[in-house]
Amino acid sequence: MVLNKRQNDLLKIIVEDYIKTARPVGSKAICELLDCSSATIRNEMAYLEECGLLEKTHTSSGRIPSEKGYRYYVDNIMKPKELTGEDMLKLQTIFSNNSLMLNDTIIRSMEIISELTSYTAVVLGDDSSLNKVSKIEVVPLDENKLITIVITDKGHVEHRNVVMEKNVPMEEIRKTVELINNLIVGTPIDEVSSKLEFEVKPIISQYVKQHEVLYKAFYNAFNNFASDVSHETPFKLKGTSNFLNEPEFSNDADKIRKIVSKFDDNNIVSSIKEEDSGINIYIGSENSFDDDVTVIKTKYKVNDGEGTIALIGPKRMEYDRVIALLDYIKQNIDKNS
Amino acid sequence: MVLNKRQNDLLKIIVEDYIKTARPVGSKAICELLDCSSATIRNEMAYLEECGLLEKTHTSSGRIPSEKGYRYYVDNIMKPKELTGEDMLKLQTIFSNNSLMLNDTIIRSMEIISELTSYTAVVLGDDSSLNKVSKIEVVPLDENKLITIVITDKGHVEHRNVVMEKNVPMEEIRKTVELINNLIVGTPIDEVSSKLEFEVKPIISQYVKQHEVLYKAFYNAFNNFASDVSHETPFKLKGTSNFLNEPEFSNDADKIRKIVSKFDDNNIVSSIKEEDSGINIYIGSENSFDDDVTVIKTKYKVNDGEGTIALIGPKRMEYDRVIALLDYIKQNIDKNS
DNA sequence: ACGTAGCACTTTGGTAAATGGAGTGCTAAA
DNA sequence: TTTAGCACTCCATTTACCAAAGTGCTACGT
Repeated sequence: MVLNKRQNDLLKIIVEDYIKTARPVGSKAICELLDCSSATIRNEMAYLEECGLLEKTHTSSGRIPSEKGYRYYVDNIMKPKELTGEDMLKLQTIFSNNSLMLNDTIIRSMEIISELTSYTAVVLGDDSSLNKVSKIEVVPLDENKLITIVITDKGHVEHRNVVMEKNVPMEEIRKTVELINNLIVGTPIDEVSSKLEFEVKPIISQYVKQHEVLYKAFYNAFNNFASDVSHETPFKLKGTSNFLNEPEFSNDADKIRKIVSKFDDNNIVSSIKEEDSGINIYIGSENSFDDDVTVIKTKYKVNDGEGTIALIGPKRMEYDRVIALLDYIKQNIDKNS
Repeated sequence: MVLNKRQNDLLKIIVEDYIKTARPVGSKAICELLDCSSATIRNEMAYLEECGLLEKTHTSSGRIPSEKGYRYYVDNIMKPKELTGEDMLKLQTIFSNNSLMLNDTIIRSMEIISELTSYTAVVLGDDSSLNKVSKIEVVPLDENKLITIVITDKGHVEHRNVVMEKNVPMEEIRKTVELINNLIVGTPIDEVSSKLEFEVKPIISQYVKQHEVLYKAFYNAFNNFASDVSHETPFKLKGTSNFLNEPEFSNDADKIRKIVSKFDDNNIVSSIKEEDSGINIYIGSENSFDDDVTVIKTKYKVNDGEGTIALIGPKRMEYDRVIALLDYIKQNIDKNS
């Protein structure tokens, strides 16, 4: 499929106009821009429709871009936009605030982007289930309560409160922790609970008097690390509602419900999986979140792990601006890590 | 305002019917139930409307309860319902699962309630800014990265990754931590950063060589505890979308938007503040969340802190059932803590 | 004094018809 | 290859209309 210059220009005009107004674009409005008559435009439009790049909402309506049309626009027509001074300024104040941890900086800056664009921002933390245990700490709180803290090699920290059925002398606890530390360090976090069961349990029961109650306490604590999904891949959502102001949703209660439900589910995590390290754009059915939206996302790496940031918006997203914004954040993350 | 028996019965019937059907209740449907003619019912209805307990949606519609009507119903008419076997069974399986931490049990059981009722569940953790520091741990990750972990007297754990600009010998770090521990333990968490500035800084700079870089690292870490709202009062939301299926919202895109926006804001935390320890019901304008909803909430206390659980639903909430459900959870929390 | 039958009146909600406007496709001419 | 012109299509909005549901009020009976 090859487009000549005029067809290219026409597609650009239609996509950008539709992105701006959310209304089907008619031939008349375009004549002046391309310096020819509406009939000519109509002919070209018909051709673009034949190519699958445009669609009509009904037989005599103006044209709107098809999914393929957006894709063509993004791949071949659009040029990433320069960030406006205003946008940049807002983000700059976040990144230049040294008292924020990088992680918080990322979350905060995605919040800003969400406000700026009125799309929904998603920040997916790293998947700690692949991390390996690097240290276990135990802090006694009072007679029969402990806090167990697990630190992984990538700096991920998990903790659990443990209530023991009986009081156990500190010395016993210390010994147990030492044993566990020796055996568990280096184990991927999602294998810990089975390793506890089959390797640690036999040994503890040999060396420790109150092994029953202690083992149970630790087992419960660790068992949780694996099963608690929300801790495995922490994520932040911001701006769920901005979204709903987009005209294509604003009057359609069913669509709103459908999309809000999807945000409500924790499946976002799985539908926003990261891929290669560039900025990836998934338009409509290309993403596994919802056919009516575009997901644009990118991976980032920081000293202590990696993650994904994403924006979810309507298919008629301001692609050029969003790419510039994400790119800016990505660069700043790299610089700061 | 005093109601005779028939008026009382009538209000009960109207409220419960409206809760069930979401449709204005007409006089004819009631005659059989109260064994009198529709005209009589209409007279009584007019009286209840005069009292402010009922409303009409238009001049010739049936009646719906007013806010005051719901309030009267809840205070004077409704009897808390027995839990059905089915509801109880579902919750029982959560509470009898010993491998879950109590905290997770609470969250899980509120999720169940959300599914059962199709209202939105909120779990507010305890406000750790009032906790006092009970211990500070530091785990070195590699040459210039540390993890600082702060444990409070109520078992709350916070942690931050710290990147130091230069490498600092372990011995220096150890000494610093010891000093900080001595000075900070017992300090409320939201006062830590000022105490660091004015009491700890002078002392560190005396005893520790690389005090500049170390102080900065710790200061940044602690400064965050106070400023990061989401960590201060952690909360979980479940079932935002269930809500939207209620008939009074289902066709009103504006209302949906309005309420979803409120869930999106973190203001929920402030609008769901706990009060006394019973089960509190806030109907419509009585709550600070939204005039179109009822918020029903209760405080719970557990070994390592306290929190609030709440349900947000339409004003025509199944009050009797919801109260029974919350009460059941509350009792189980008390039993298990 | 209370209850009720009857009736006129109001509002809603749904369906049908009428109308204007925006936009297309096609044809024929430049 | 472009364009003017025209017939046609579909949408959106307005208007009209009707049945259903329900009310308030009046007048009558006990």
